[in-house]
Amino acid sequence: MVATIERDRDAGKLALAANFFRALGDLSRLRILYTLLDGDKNVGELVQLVGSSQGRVSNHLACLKQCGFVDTRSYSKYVYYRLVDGQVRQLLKVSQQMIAGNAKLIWACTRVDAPEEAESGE
Amino acid sequence: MVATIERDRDAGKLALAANFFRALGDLSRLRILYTLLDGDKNVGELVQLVGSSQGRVSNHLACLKQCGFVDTRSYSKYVYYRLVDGQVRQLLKVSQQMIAGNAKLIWACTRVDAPEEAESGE
DNA sequence: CTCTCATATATGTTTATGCGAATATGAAAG
DNA sequence: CTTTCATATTCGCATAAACATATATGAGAG
Repeated sequence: MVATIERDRDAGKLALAANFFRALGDLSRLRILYTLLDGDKNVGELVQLVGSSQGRVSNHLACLKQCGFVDTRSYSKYVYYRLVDGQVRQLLKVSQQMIAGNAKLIWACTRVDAPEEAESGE
Repeated sequence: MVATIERDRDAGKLALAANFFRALGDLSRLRILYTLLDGDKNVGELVQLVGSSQGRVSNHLACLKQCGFVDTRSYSKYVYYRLVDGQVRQLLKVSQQMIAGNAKLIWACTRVDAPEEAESGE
């Protein structure tokens, strides 16, 4: 009952958090973020470094920008993307610790409903 | 940082991280985690508290358990789920700070490709 | 003004995944 | 052994989201 009240109150926050984590739950976007740890990059550079198409990278960048993970700066005809420092790095670091400790577990957690394909030798 | 080298080396880690965050990027699972902050709960209790079906909750719990967010303890014929302390709470806390600072942004970031349906009432 | 390069956006398709509903498993009780 | 209750698992479906491709926009250069 106690939790019931708080659950109701935090309903909005929880939905936000879900979106927030979902934005991080994509390999392409994670690649971009990690690449940007190295320093600012323009779209063309990112396209090369992460190995996705230009359109795709641009879309992911838009997502990351909207979510506040990165911001932009224009120089000549290039648009440079930059990591919004501090918290992003902190978050990635904390998560890396957990991930390191549960690597084999997380691999098996690709999706919720995974009836078939239990596992093989691999 | 020489991210280029590390990026290559961290290829596996990145995929792990993506799975990790994806597990958190779901409202139902987040509800479960937050409910468990209040203390251990068995499946039946969680079903009531989070308001999903038994099967669904069970599935999400399996996911969270595999990813190392929770573990289980059996008592009589009930199965109690418990938050794996420390890092989980820490992670949620860090993320909450970022979320609080970018709430309006994140709302717009529901998905990467969102051409249609700019917005309606809210 | 026109051309070009860098970036952004739109479209159609495919895959991933959350859900409801039905069913299976497993333990405790009678 | 059979029943019952708590939990786990499976199936089909609907939708979100990622991708490839094509195209539009916008700033500089000629």
